[in-house]
Order: sequence, then C-alpha cells, then structure tokens
Amino acid sequence: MGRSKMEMKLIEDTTNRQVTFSKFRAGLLKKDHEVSVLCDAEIGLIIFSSTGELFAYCTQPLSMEQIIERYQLAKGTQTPQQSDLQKMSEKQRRESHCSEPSLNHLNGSELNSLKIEDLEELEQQLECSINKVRARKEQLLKLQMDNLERNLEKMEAENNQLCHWIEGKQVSSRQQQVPIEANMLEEKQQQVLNQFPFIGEEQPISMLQLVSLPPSRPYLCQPMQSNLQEANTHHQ
Amino acid sequence: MGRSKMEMKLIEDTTNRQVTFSKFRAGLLKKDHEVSVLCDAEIGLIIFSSTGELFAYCTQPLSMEQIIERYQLAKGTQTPQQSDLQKMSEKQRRESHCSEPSLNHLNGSELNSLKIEDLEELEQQLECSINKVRARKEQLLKLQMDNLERNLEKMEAENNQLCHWIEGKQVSSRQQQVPIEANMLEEKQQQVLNQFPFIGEEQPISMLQLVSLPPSRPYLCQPMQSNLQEANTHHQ
DNA sequence: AACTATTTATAAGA
DNA sequence: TTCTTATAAATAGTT
Repeated sequence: MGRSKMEMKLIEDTTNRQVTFSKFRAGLLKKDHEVSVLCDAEIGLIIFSSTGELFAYCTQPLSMEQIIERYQLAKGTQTPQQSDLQKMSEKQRRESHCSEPSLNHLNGSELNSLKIEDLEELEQQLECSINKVRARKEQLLKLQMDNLERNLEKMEAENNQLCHWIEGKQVSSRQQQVPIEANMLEEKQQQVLNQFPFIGEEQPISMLQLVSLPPSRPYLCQPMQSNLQEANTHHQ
Repeated sequence: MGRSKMEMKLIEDTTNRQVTFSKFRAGLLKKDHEVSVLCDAEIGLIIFSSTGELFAYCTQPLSMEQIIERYQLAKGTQTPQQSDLQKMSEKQRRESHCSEPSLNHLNGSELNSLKIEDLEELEQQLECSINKVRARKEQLLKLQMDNLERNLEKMEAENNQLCHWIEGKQVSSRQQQVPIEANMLEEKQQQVLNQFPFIGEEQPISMLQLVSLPPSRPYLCQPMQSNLQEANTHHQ
C-alpha cells in the first residue's frame, strides 16, 4: 500500500528502512490491539528493530511474562534450569527432524487464504530460513569443536611439559639428588585448571586443521603405574 | 477497512467474531513477516484466540524461545550470564543473513504455473531434502566432535597419570634412590601410542604444529633444572 | 512530521 | 465455508 508496490526484500537504504519500520510497527501494534478488542484474543508481540531496540505489546491485563508462560505451557517447552548450550543442541536435534515447528502457521487452511504471490514469497522465505538455521547450527558446532580442539592442544602441550620435566628429572637424578617440593605440583595443577576459561570467543583455528587431526602421534612418555589401565577403561 | 467502519469493541456474534479473527490473524502474520523482511526486524508474535487456540509466529532463524530469552534479557529479568551466548548467536545470525538461497531456479515464472497443492508439496519436498543433507553434515560434525572429546579425555587421564607418577617419584626419591631405566620410558611411549586408534586415515600432523598454537601461559611443573628451558623453547 | 496517491486489508454479501 | 467487491485503512514517496 502506498504510492507504489514494494518488493518484499530488505530495504537497503537505512533511513528509508527505519522510517518504514516505524510505520509498520505502529500499524502492527494497532492491529494487535484491534484483534484483542474485537475478537477477545490475548496477544503478545515482541519486536526487535535491526538496531536492537525492543518494542513490545501485550493484551491487558496480562503481562508479557504471563503470555510467555502460557505459550511455554501450551508448547510444553518449559524446561527449568538448563544451560543455554543444552537448550541449543536440543533445539538443533529437534529441528533436524522433518518437522519445522516454527512454520506451523504456514500449513493447512491458513495457506488457502493466501494468493499465489504470497505463496511464492513464503516459499522463498522458507528456504532462506532453512539456510540460515543450517548455517547457524554449523557455526555452533564448529565453535564447540574449536573449544574442544583448544583444550586438546593445551592438554598436549601440558603433557609434553610434564614429560620433558620427567626426562630432565631422570637425567639430573642420576647425577645429583634434587628433592621436589610437593606444593609445586599442587600449584601446577591449579594452573592447569585455570587454563580452561571454557566457551568464549571463536578461535582463529581453521576447520580443516581440526578435521585433519592426527590419528596417532608420537607420545613422549607415560607413567608405568598399573592404574593407567584403569584410566583407559574408564574413558572408553 | 471493509464495507463499513467497525466499532472498536468486542464483536458479539460468535461466528462473525471467529471469521474476523481468522482474517485479522492472517493479516497480522503477513504483516509481521513483511516487517521482518523489509526492515530486518526480529519478531515474536503469540496469539491466543478466545477459544484458547495458540498461534505463533517468529522470525527465522530464531526460535520463539530465543526471542523470549532476548526479550527477558532486554527487560533485565534474566541472568547476565546468558548475554554472551545471545550476542554470539546474534552475531552468527547476522553473518548467516547474507547466505543466498541455493534453489533460485524454483522462483518466478516456473512456480506461477503450479497450483497451491503443488506448491505445498514442493515446499515439503524441498524441506525434506535439505534436512537430509543437513542431517548428514551434522552426523559428520558430531563424529569429529566425538573423536576430539575422546582424545581430550585420554589426554586428561594421561596427564593425571603423569602427575601421580611424579608425586610417587618424589616420595620414593626422598627415602631411597630409585634410578629410572631408560628402556622403561620407551616401552611406555609405545603404550601411549597404542591408546590412540582414532578414526579415519587422516595424515598425521607434526607435533610442533599442534603445540605451537596455545599462547604463552603459566606452565605446570616448571622444573627448576636448566635443561627444561630447552624443552620449553623447543615447543614454543 | 504531514500529505496524498495507491496499495492492501477486510466487512458484508453471494 | 470460500470468493467477490465495495470500502476502510495503511502506507510509499514526496514535501
């Protein structure tokens, strides 16, 4: 509507986009309110502009939190205290199956009320959406892999250090007695722990490098205690 | 809009109300979608009809839960811990925003000759195909992650073993001289090697490559022998 | 922000 | 229901 028909794609001009956003936003809020009054519907609307501003509307006297609760109740997705990462991987798993829950509104009778142009539009959006979700999932997985890789590398470096130290100890112990302080070891272990800030920024490590991790590598040294067996089977 | 102007109050006639609700709902969903596309906005819309049915729309590729989380974050009703992850996913979302659809040839004139039913079918097929490829990629990524995880665990176990061995060595060396046999160490190395069957036939990378990535950090059992310096610089 | 020419949404009717 | 159509409403481009 307006002086000309608009293409259904991102408005490139920033100013124009923001003006359009304001106009549409006002329209959306008004329509939401109309539906809630005319049809006794309960509505929660959350909008984030491209600049990150939050706009929200919800039917009085319900609060947005109430509507969200009711939504989550209806969806059965209210899973208390779960880490975000868990939520995400679960979501990913769910989405990798054939049902896209977020596209439910496009199915069935609602589609019948749309014209062919609308369907074309929706189809494009659908495909684009799938690509976006896929890219995001891939990125998340890569991020997790990068973290694992980083930890692995640190462990390996650590291991090397320990082995070298042992070697040095062996050599020197043949010549002279150098007593080792116990607290040194403890301190050392704490330092190792501190090396794992865990998931954070992306690492500048390439994917290819990760994939080509060596199947086996020349390990330096290994303690000969019998309890090593234990450790191995435990981590099988 | 329509043949007559409507009073902004509840539509008493149930049938009329439901019809109006359906029309408005379709309009709302369409407008939400338009805003999200035209203005790059992220939108979550929750509607409960007067009969309790739930309708929802949210901008892809975000899920409603993500939008809710972001809403709660913006409202300050959430732990700040989640902000990092949100920023991350937002960043990733923006990065994946420009990903071009892979099936451009399905657009335009070719679709105009199809009926609604055909389009629905096509849409489902499209999604299923994409899911299959996606599932496969996911499978591969997860396999690689499993490998990394396993290696990490083994490194940890090994690390612990080394530390324990060192501790034991310390204790025993205080009481009696236990010279270390050189061949014992070699034998040990072979055992370690055997612990990494790994999966796949990727070409091995040099040790240096693996160790060269971690930045400077406080090393563990920083032995005080001068020959350790050698080892450190070597693996820098 | 205001103004209109147009497009879009939809109320009532078929 | 669904489709049609007259009309109200929204809004794109312009000032």
